[in-house]
Amino acid sequence: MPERVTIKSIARDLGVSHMTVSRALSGHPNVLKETRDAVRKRAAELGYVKSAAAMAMRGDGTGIVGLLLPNIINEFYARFANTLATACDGAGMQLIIHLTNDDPATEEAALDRLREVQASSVVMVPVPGRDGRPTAQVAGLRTVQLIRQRAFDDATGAILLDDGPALRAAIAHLVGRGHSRIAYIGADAALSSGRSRLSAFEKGMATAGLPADLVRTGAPSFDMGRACAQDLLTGEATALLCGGFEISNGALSACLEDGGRIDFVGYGDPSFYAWVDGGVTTVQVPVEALAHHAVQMIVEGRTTETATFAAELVLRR
Amino acid sequence: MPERVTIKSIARDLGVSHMTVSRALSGHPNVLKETRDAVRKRAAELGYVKSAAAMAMRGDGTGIVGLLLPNIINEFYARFANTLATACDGAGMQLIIHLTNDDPATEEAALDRLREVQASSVVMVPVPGRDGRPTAQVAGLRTVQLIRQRAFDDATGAILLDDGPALRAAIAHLVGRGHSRIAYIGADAALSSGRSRLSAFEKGMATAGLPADLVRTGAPSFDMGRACAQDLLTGEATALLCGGFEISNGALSACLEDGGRIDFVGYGDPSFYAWVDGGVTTVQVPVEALAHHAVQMIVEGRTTETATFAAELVLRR
DNA sequence: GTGAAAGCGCTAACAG
DNA sequence: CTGTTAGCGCTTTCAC
Repeated sequence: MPERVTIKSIARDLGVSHMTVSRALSGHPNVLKETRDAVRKRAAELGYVKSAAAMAMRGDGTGIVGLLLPNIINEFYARFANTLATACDGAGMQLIIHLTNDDPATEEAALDRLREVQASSVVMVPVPGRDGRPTAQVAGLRTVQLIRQRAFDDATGAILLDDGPALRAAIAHLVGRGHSRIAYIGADAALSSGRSRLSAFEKGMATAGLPADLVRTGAPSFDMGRACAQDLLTGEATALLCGGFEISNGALSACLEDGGRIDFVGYGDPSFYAWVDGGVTTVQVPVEALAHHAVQMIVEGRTTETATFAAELVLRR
Repeated sequence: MPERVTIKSIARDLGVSHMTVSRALSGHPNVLKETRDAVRKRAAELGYVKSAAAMAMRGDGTGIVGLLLPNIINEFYARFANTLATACDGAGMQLIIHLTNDDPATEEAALDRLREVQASSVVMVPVPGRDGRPTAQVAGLRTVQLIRQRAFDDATGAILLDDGPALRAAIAHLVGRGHSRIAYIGADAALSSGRSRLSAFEKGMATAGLPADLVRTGAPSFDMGRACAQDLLTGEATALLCGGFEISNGALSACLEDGGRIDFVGYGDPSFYAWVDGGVTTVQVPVEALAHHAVQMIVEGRTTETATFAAELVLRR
């Protein structure tokens, strides 16, 4: 295999010292213009790229951003990653993606790998059920928590959702359409987001003078949402509100197969919600805004702040 | 900030040489069990992780896999990335994702960045229109081309689709349903995949004794598919066949808004195709199989082979 | 304007 | 069983 092209190999090739090459390439003033041009020309010919490893070892930062997501198939996560990746490219950074599948051990391993490569920052959707665990693995990693927030993890930044108003608006919408038996499927209390959304649902129902008794919670996933919806469809519920991205897709699949007989309000807004069944009413989350804010926090080093974005009910059909 | 934990700092802390620490941590036999345990204990307490930069500089390989995709929102790409990321984690590698948006300059920049970090391998969906360009940027990068293949780039591996039979089956299916005015939207000739799919369409139509005159090609994108479909919907076409993932989604959105009056066969099989409009007939691609094969090629170093996977027509509704 | 030395973290190759 | 040296590619510091 052809020897790696380094400043030294270029220097040898040109009969100068490797320092001259270094200076020429980094635009240092103290280099004869002739020399500089010759060096640059040769470097381009040889396809020289500076070793990121060497730079990292010198402590110059890696420009690597880590992204930990449960998965990347759900369109919310995909859109977030898409925007983040594009913005990172624009800012001269690279994105390493790890999928946690909401599994604690996987998350821990991923964080370790990111520490190995000295990632400058990490954006992560924390997995459920690790509240209170000392964030040993996070030591030395500037992290931003996305959507969910771990308790007792206040040294890290967070980008959260204010979806209470939208969820309550969803209930008001369903009540306005004559429903009184409104069901809810959401994440369980292991997740900060699960707790707050459930509480919003309960408040909304109380305001409407309705009982919040048709509730299903658990670890949020497509299958969980689908199973709970199938279960609810056999009962007395006439409307269904979802409190999670994956749950919403799973529940919707069940409702569509059921023939759309139940009034459905989803969570998140994958593009096909606009086309399906004449349009699905849903709690829309400003994904791109979240992602852009994440990039800002990263490049400006403000990774200890907490930002909150409002979700919005989108009526369709 | 707290000093970085290195084998040297641990060595100082324990009053031994850094080599003893190195050996203890890497399980070298020649270390007193006592010493080894003490070192490992201290390293764990301190949260030591070995510097990937140092390893890379020694030439031990980075375990970094690059993935270049047009975007990651389209479910085909998302599923591919999801499977690849999971498999990489399992194989102790990390995935760096770059989105090219099908733009040549972006692709070139991404490849340079991956060379900087000395990525062990790169899986890429080549951007259109760079045939024949010397692959200077690819020098020293073991790459696998996905779905599309660049001409004159035969030193790299490839994972391709054999979708001709499925496309011809789609035509037979539509003909069987009484259609004679069948339209096609696909990528233009700047893409190997565009050329082969169009040719499959033409062959299929010829076999059926029908003219292949309702054809639209161009740079494949959601908007392109949507615009072409809207255009075709105003004409005499009674059925529409798509030859691209993004195109298919765009065209489908137009057809759904049109009320589903045209017979539609999509390309790729995002999960919602099963729910929409009673189920969308489509050319299904074995994404997971492609991704697993990519991982195999990478870990086994067989990055110059070409593999082909068959697409399959899935009838729905 | 150019060069030589040192050091970032790690391990292979030699001493002991 | 343990320690010392050298070198991976790069820039900063100090000569010349």
